[in-house]
Amino acid sequence: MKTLVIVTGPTASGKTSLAIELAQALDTEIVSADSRQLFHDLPIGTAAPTSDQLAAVTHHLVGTLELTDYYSAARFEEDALRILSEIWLRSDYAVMCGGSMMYIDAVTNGIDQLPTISPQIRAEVMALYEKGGLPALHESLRRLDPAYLDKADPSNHRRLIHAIEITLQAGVPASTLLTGNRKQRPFRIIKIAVGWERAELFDRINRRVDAMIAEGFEQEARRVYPLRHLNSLNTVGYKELFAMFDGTMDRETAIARIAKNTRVYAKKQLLWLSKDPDVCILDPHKPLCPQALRFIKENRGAKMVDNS
RNA sequence: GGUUCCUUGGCCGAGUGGUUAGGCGCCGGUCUGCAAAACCGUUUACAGCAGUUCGAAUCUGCUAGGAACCU
Repeated sequence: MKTLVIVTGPTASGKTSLAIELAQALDTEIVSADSRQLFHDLPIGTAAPTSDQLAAVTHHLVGTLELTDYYSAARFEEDALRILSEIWLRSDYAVMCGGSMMYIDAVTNGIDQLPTISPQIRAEVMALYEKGGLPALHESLRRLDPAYLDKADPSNHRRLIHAIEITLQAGVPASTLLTGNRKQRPFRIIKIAVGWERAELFDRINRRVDAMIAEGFEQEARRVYPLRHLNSLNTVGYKELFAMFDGTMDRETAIARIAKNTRVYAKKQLLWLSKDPDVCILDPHKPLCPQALRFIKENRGAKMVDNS
């Protein structure tokens, strides 16, 4: 049976280099599971693998998209599974590396098949929301898919909008398509994360933000500034620098807020991890790769440690 | 020494007698198609003391700390 080794965890925890070591040790390739490193033009702000790192091990799904491209967890599932099957033609292992938890969930558990929304429907529902706000969405769902409305977070316009879009596109209530069923994968999955204590991780984040600035993050953001309204740039770091370019935030504040928002992001990732009982946690103060290899060898799907 | 003014929760900041301001941060959480997204929940203060009042962050007095001006 083939094995998928997933190196995940919060931002700045050292996933990239660990994944490379593992891929080299297992003589295989890396599939990135990072919703922003997917786009090229953003290497600094997304802490993408460096050119040296990319040269050391074959990486997939890094820098392959234009900022204007649409992408989603479902597409990731499809792309990743396809690439994995190719990697497994020549190796028993494949390494996946990234912190986009929903993407990883899509690969490990699958995601329901939903129709792709046409631009017309998308625009139509958006117009409904812009005109009528949340109440209009509620009313629409009450008519189209009351079961969804029943379970939904009534304040989360994004999800409400999407349910309406799906219903209109599919012609059946979204709630009948959102089964939540988990797919059984025909391969072994081992998830690994580095178990930094929160204070240590925050310290690493703060230092990395400074390093990004030193590497030219501002210039990188300046280059894509004209495209700032794209979803691909609705991203920690870029948002704050755009505000600085707009003149609504001074430089010092912008940098401090990048660090702050990165910490918030890391906390959300930590939350996902803490709810996943199958993640193997590595001791950050010992060599990581040997620990990971041991987990893989022992076929451990187990958990341990919590940083609460 | 004298006169006037100021003092709100981790921070900012409303509130001049009678429900919890609010924002930010912190902390916690939701999650099956934009997820580094979107959303939700907590966090209950009025410098201290003594009064007035049915009731005070809001009125009075004193104390402490701070600011401006005067001699």
